[in-house]
Amino acid sequence: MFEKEQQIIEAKIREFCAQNNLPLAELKWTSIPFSGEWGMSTSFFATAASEARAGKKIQVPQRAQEIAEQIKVQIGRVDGISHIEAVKGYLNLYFSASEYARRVVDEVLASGADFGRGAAKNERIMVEYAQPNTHHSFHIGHARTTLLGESLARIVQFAGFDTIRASYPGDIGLGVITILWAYDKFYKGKEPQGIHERGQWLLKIYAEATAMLEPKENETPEEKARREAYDAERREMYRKWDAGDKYVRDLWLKTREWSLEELRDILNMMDVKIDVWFFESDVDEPSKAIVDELIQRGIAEDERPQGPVIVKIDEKLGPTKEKYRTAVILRSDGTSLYLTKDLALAKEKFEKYKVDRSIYVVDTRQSLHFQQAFKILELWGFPQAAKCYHLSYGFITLPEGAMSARRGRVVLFKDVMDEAIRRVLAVESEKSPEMSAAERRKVAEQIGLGALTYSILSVDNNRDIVFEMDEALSFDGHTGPYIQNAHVRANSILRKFQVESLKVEGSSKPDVTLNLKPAAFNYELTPHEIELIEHISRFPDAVQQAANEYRPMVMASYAYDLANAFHSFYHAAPVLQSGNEEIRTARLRLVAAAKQVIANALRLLDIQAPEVM
RNA sequence: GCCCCUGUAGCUCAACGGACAGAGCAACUGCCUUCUAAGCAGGAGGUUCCGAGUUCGAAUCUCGGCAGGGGCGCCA
Repeated sequence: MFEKEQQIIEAKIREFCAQNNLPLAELKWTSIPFSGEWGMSTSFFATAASEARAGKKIQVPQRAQEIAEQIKVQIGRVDGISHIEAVKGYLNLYFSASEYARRVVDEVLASGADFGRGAAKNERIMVEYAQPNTHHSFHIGHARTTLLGESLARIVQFAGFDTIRASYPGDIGLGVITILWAYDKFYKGKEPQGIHERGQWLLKIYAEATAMLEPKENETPEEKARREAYDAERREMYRKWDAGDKYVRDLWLKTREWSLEELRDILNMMDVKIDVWFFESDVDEPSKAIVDELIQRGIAEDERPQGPVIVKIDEKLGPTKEKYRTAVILRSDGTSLYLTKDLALAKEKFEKYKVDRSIYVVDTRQSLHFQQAFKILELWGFPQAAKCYHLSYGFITLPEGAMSARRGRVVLFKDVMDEAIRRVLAVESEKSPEMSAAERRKVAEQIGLGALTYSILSVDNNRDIVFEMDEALSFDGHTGPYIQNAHVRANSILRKFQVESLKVEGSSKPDVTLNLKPAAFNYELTPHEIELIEHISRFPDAVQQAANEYRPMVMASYAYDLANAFHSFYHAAPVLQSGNEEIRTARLRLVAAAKQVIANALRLLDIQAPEVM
């Protein structure tokens, strides 16, 4: 926002160094740690260090300070910069307060929902996430991939990438067939009504069927025989599925649809709109042709019929360390594997969807799988392989241990949501008794989901999360509701102002910002105002950082800091009550700008910004 | 045996190689006849797992340990 001033100053610094024969290192600008004012800062340690390396006998920190002081003199006065100081080797340039405040606030209000949007990058990025297995119910672990992926998609899109959202449900495999078998044999036609009830019911069948098919200790010969008979039936069913048997396929499609209905309902709840659905079953056939190509090109080795088809990745890359190992890409019986299908899928992403960057939001246990996949793509000759990225996230466990669908030990997303809404409603009836039942319900969903979403997104990608209900659904402190509350409080001021101005002027403008008068911020700003404006101005950088690092957590931290600055401001600086008309006008604009940026940040986190709570 | 991730306040987590390592929770002290107290203000809390190295400067980079988690040719 102060590019012009920065350029002028950079030119003066270069001029000074040229005059004095100083080997100026690259100029890096950062913000000044909060000091009640704001500005930008650079340091001369690197420059002094290179002097030292050239043979001058100097103490680097002292010399850096000396250079900073001399440059300060050289720069003199610059428009828009109120004063300059040289401290501890740093050169700090302070912006003139009212000018800075006005620029920031005006820009936010002019850009609105687009404030912080990056310039188009002419690169297409596909984010693959929300890939639960079908025939199961959606649990809290699935929520992590979904929320991380959706937030990341929103961030990179807003940062300027052409973005495609993709989901890749695992709709086939022995686990799916197990459910199909048990349903067909024991439960056909007994399914409950209700999308979620039915989805959860499938999960129960899975747990039961798995127990039936697992060898038990001390099992009797009859039990063993029955178990083996069941297992044979299950495998026969898989064979029939593979052969395209109509009965099995119909049964599979019908039950798959039940899962997808549940999934769609949950995605809808999370405001997630997937652009492209890839099903594992769809890439099964094409993947086999790819294996032939890789064999022909000498990348893969065919050990059939004794062994599978493999790629000796480490060997292909040269005599390095044992890192990528050997990957199996086709079973000896010719059936495809997870990796086979991911290769086929990648090819489709590159060729059909023209994807430049491909992000996979999948848990960390699949790290080796993706490293192998990306290396094979590279060997295969896809330059896009370099921009494939496995966003590996730590998995969510329970205090009593890992979740296990097979054992039926899972925390279902729907159950957490129901509990969240119950808890918010309990708080709401106490805090906002005047709210209508319908509105209260809607707000409860926004706040409950906001709490859960924030608790997941505020943790960095690669960390594990131990899921505890009380923690995930906390409404105090470093939480989603804290940020939502800042938005509500800002809105509350603006709404009150609007009511006032409607009374006074008889205006009927629906958009409150249209009633705001311009403001010069030409008064002595308080530290709270300064800090709030400072945070607002950082939003575009936070967007770019979160996008470049593929880390929604960066945005989560930013949103909290911004809300925190707003709450402090709110408490310390009267707006409507301010006696001074100029200050009142300026602060109203600042509140409107803060509300806007909080909403923009929450949107990138896939969290709703309620008007009341 | 090999590969990846993690180790920071009592707990959960932050911190482009840069200024004094910061938040929340828990515990403690104040603040609601005021624009919403889901809030604000305050103090207290640290050998950044250990040891070397690189650097003017290391929680951050390199190497070596220790501890926890995950993974390693026909599961996904």
